[in-house]
Amino acid sequence: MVPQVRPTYSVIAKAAGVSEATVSRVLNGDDNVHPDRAQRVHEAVEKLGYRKNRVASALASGRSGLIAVVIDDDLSVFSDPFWGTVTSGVSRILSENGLHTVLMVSPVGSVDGGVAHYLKSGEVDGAIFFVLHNDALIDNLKKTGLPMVITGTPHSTKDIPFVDTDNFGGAYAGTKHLINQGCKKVAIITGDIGTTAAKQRLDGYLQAFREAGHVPAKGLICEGDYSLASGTEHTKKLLEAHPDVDGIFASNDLMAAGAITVLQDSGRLVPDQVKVVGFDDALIAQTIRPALTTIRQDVVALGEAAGRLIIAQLNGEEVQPIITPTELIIRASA
Amino acid sequence: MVPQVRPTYSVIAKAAGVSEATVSRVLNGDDNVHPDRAQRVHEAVEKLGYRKNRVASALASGRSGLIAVVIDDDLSVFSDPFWGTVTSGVSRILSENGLHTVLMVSPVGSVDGGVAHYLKSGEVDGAIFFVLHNDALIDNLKKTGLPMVITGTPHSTKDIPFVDTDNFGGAYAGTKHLINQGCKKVAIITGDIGTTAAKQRLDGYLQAFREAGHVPAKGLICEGDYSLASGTEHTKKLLEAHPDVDGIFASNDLMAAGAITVLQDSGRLVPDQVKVVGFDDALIAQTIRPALTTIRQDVVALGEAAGRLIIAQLNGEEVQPIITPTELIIRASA
DNA sequence: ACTACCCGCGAAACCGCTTTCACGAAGACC
DNA sequence: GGTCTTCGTGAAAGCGGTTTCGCGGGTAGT
Repeated sequence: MVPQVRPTYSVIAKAAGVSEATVSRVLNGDDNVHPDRAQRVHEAVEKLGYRKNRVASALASGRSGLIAVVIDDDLSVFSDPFWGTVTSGVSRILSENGLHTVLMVSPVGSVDGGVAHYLKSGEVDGAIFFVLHNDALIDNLKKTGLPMVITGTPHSTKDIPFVDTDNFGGAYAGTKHLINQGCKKVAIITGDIGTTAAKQRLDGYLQAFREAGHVPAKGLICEGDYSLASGTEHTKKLLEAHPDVDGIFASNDLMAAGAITVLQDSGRLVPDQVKVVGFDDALIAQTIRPALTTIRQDVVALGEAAGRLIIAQLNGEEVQPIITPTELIIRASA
Repeated sequence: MVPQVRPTYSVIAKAAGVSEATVSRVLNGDDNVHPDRAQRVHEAVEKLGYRKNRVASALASGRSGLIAVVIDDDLSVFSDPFWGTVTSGVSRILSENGLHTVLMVSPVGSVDGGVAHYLKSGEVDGAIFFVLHNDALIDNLKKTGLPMVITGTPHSTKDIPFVDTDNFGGAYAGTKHLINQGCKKVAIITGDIGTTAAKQRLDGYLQAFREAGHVPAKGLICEGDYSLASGTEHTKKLLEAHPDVDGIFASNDLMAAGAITVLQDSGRLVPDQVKVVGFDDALIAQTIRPALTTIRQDVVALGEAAGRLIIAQLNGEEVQPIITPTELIIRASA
């Protein structure tokens, strides 16, 4: 049984016959210590089951070993499994590197709000932002030198490192697939066009669309907002304006699901008459009938990339944005 | 502009003309301080934009202000939106109380593993467990006096505070609804019967079933495992053994979705010939056709309850388990 | 052999806050 | 008026690490 009270440097030092300073050096990987003594310290640590008190360590060194994951929103966003999965990835990478994830789910508010203060307080060594409504905060924080990573391409790049899915490439591949399957008239239902992801997916669609020699017809581009309702609504309008549409690329699976139900309600067969491709490979892609052909994002990888980018910054490395690849998953709908 | 270096007690004390001890007392709500001096301290704090260094505070007081949320699993679990939502609730309550959420998504492993050590290290003031495969760990931690809360009813209650949804009541209400709608032969597809939630839901079903004067027929109780596949599979078997089944209570929405697709594939009309009730009110309940009648859990409330239970323990209060209510959401499937 | 470095190491200051302890003043009691 | 409490307060000792500083001895250069 390990003793109740945890040993401190003082007892380790005594047991190893060295000074506390030396214990600290050994435990922090300073190699200017004679191997024999280092060995003795390691043995003492092992034997006494010593574990460093991270709080004391944080106070003395100014490094807390904590990375904040900030979701600038109230509860709603985090109920999206997407972010939970990203967080898993972040958390795994961080803990592999001896860091811990502090979760902050709350509206970030002003530059002077609680979250902002917390981030500035030096209690965390870095911050990863998920959903961001507040560019001013980032600018402000950047001045403090806090390592940061943004998930999703920021509007104003401003050399803050970010990670993102290959939205353009994914949308391009999805649209291309529709065209390859023989679709002549392919529409897109975009996400909330205020987001960069939605824009990039639209761009990917347009690229494939033009490459195929199609002319962008008015009304084939429907501005949705990622919600199921917007999927159904825009599909209805689309069918009125272009009854002969034969392919729909939806910027997420939820809207694709909405599209499919409307198509079916209108008596059209999916995929025989109209083919549908989604984006995300969410659960619903597998449960809906017909199962949805979609663009899979590697969400865990996205989180891991964010974690790695923070760690690289902590190590003083120069970092570049990371774009994670997507994959076309062919199911029944296209 | 607030100065670069953050002020410390020493400067606040000087500015207010009191000792650091008094500053500490004021800032920690010790009322044995003359109001005038307290006032002066508050003014100095305000004027200098002082914010307490939580790390130093943690070291001196032994309270870190951190609560661990432990998910004893690798990445898969957290991709379930359920846990993300619970976490949101936890996080909100904690931050309202000046605490922060440290997320640990990893297999907890042995009593001697990394997570266990971390929890024992005193770096967190409490722990909330989500998915738990390791009872031994809890027992072991209990000895350390660490405040803990388990989400979901533990198998061996052992007076560890827990929070849970009213599984029994929900299942009872769902089954009762089927019976009230005229179903004569109601089957259940249970969740993974190794979980207490699945057992409780089964018990709720049985209670309603018996109250209606029905006799438990062999084969009406199908042991699923919460997966979509188990929903489809068991429904197929069920239809073979009991082609005249007219109601299915599924222990979650995913299995209910599976059941509905199988029923439809078999040519049966839902809800006209067979009625289906799910559990959770997950997203899929709204997107599937017919929309699913289900038992809604207040997931955020569950998280909040967990947070409150931790805080109560921190305050030295005696705590009782909290069971959050469920609600029958009537849609089209029953 | 003599000064000039470098290396390994311990003493001690320090990180910023909390808390114990003791002391003086003021109020209570007889 | 003298003794006993109570109350408000500051000095100072931690909390458990990290880091600077300087010392002694060995190596190198001449």
